[in-house]
Amino acid sequence: MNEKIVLIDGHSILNRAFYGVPDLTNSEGLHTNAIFGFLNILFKILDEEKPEYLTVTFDVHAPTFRHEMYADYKGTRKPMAEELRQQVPVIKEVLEAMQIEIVEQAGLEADDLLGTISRTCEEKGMEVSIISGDRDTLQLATEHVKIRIPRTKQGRTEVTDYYAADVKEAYGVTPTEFIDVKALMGDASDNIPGVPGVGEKTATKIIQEYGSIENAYAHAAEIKPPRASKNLQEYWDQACMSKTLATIDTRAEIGFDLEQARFGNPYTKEAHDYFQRLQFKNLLSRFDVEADTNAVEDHFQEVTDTGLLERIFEEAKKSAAVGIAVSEDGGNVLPLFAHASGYGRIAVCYGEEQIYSIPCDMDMDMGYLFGKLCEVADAVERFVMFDLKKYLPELPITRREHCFDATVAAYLLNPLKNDYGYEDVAREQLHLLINEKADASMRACYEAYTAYKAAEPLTVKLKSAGMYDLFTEIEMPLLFTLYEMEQAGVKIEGEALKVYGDQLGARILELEKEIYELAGETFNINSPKQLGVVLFQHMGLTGGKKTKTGFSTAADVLEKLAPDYPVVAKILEYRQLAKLKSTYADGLANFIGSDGRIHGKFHQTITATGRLSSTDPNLQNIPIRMELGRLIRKVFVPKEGCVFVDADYSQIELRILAHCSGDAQLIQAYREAQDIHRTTASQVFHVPFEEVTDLQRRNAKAVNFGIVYGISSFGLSQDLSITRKEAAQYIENYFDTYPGVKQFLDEQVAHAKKNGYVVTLFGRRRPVPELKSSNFMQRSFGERVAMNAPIQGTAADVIKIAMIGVARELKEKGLKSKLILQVHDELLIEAYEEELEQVKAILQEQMEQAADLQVPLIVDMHTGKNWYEAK
DNA sequence: CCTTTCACG
DNA sequence: ACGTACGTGAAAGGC
Repeated sequence: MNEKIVLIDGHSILNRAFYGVPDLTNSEGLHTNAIFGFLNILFKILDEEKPEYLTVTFDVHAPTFRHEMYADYKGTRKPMAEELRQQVPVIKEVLEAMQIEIVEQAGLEADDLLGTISRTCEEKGMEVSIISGDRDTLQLATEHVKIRIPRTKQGRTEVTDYYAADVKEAYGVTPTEFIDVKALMGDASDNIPGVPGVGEKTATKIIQEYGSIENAYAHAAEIKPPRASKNLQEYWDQACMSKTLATIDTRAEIGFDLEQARFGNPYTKEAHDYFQRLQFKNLLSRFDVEADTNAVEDHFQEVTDTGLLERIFEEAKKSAAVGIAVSEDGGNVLPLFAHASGYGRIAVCYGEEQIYSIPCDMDMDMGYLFGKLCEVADAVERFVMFDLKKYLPELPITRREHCFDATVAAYLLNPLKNDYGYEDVAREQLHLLINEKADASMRACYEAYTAYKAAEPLTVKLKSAGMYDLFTEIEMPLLFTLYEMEQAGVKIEGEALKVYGDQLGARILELEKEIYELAGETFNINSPKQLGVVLFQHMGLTGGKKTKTGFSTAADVLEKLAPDYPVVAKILEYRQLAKLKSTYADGLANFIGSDGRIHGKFHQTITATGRLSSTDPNLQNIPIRMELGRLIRKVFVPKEGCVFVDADYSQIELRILAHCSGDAQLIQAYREAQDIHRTTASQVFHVPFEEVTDLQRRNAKAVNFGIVYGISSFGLSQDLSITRKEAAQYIENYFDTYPGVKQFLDEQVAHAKKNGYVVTLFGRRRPVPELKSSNFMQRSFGERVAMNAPIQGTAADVIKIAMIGVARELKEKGLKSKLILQVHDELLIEAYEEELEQVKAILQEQMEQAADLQVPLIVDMHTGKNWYEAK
């Protein structure tokens, strides 16, 4: 294997990282997101490539960035954002600390440095990888020079690789011809004029045909679009100049010493210090060197003495606040003492110097320790834990109002994160970095300490964000309601589910045979890749669409083909049945517990908008739209002596929109209990109410949905299979009809742009960082999010309030009936037959009174002996 | 581990 | 010109 060098286009990658990674700041207030993103890409590349040599190039004194992402308008150059500018010298220092060679040379652009180094190395017989966000570098690709372009997609970094052949495949031209294409089309962000009237399409076509601008010029007379032909001749000088500008210099005079670039050990003490200062916790784990210890560790104490333990619990009870952690790792505890729960240790903290880790043993088993914790919980003012719901089975706490779940609090403060572990909270609220080397005992202490210590700053921040009431009055009480729902579970007719699955299986086998017959070959129908090849290559079907990796075989594509090709119709049916069997019939069966019930989990800290989510299994996406799928609901049954009562809000999101926007028309329509879609159709299509056709009503319904999603003409046109123009007209008519709605939606976007977040009726915040993006697509997404989140989020708030109310009323009235499921706008209760009327009254009352809106909240309710009947 | 597809509100 | 509707989770295939 040849030796390998990795060349990194420093500014370009830093730039990508800056816009791809959400804003990060260390405790000194230094922005670190670009550095963090850069290092992540660097490590990813290093892990993949394991090169012998590594060099990072920078432009010297780059006054501006010229990357296309910066050029909002043609020909303009934005100065570098201050938040980015301040990170440039830091990344250089970090790289230096990591003993990584940096090359910069006055008067030379990074491209020329990359080009020259890569040419030099290739000529020495080396393999070269160039990491750049700038597609201009594609011209450098050869058989031995690979251009790697990272894209940051939803926090993940993906790298696309281009050897010369890949450039040809992606752009239809060779890397060398790529220069000529650019010379013709120009590049506004690089101040390359190109030839007027020649865009990417035309330029590529010309170069594909003639290979170079020179040859094209020689055959100018025969060039296809007359405009291009004329302009190429008229602007020939400009084209030549453009080509010079577009050509990366691979023979620049630079002082490059390969040995200087040899890649050694980047994990130096100096680098470690930088990473610590920048608070890159995850990256720190790459260092073997000893981390500095936090002073607080001096007060960590492992407790094995029963007498001391008693004193600790007594003191804890007298404290205002305690932080608790529960851990699975009990250290050396003999399996004999292990608790059925799987936990082996707790930690308790009730002061700066009172931090105790307690492994269970013979005298202090987990049952005993949990019992003591409960006493503490009921005695103190504030009982703080992370992920409290998880531990409630072992902690039957009675004074719930004293509980504080730091995970939930951290979620409210930023619902966009993926997790809310104590390490993150310690870093963000306490500026405390957890020692990577800490053992189970110390980690438990850290967690308990963080819980104890972070409750205050979390409270302060919740209050100043106007979310403290949301936290104490909705989220914390809901936590217990969700726990009770999980405990209750839902009964499943296991036998019936199996029969259903077997029937699906039989039909799937038939379809499989028929499909193979029609296709003339056997293949894995479940593989979109294989399916695409069979349909669109072997069978030669036309009308297929693209995805990144091949042919799209999504339902909407196949549905268009189904009328013409029997095999496609069969594939669609196969897909539907395979989904039902794998995900629902077989999938659900795996979750039936020994009590014959499924105890799915409800998650409170997942969604960006405040909705719940459901896993293990997901009980919020049980089929209903198609009859065959809907039949699954027959296996969801109430226990002996019970019936199901299912209640769902009628159009809760549109009603919330009516209330929040204050639109007079919409409010009136709901107060008069009008058919809202018909009313909308009548107004939008300018027809009398009575004459609205079914199609018009359907279309109006789509418009109403679109409004809630943050409408765009493109999205609506897609949904209704109409032109964008028509969709835009519908939207315009809609906004003419409901001007208050238009104003409200505009206000949400404006608020989000100004403040960085939007707010629900109950104060819940949804940050919208996408609005700051210089990328059009991301910004548009941000606008839709800003319009949707207050509505979806308020609906989530409302049903949460209703859930708490329903659970409370059931309990207060001494009823045995239980709330068992929530599906966003729907609640399901397993009701004892003798309690049925009371249950219905409670559901109706609590759901409809959950929020006091300018329009009525209407609840539709059904009962049945299974979920199918109750909907 | 990521992508595609598809189930729900 | 850009290429999407908002919010989720699970299964399967394939790198």
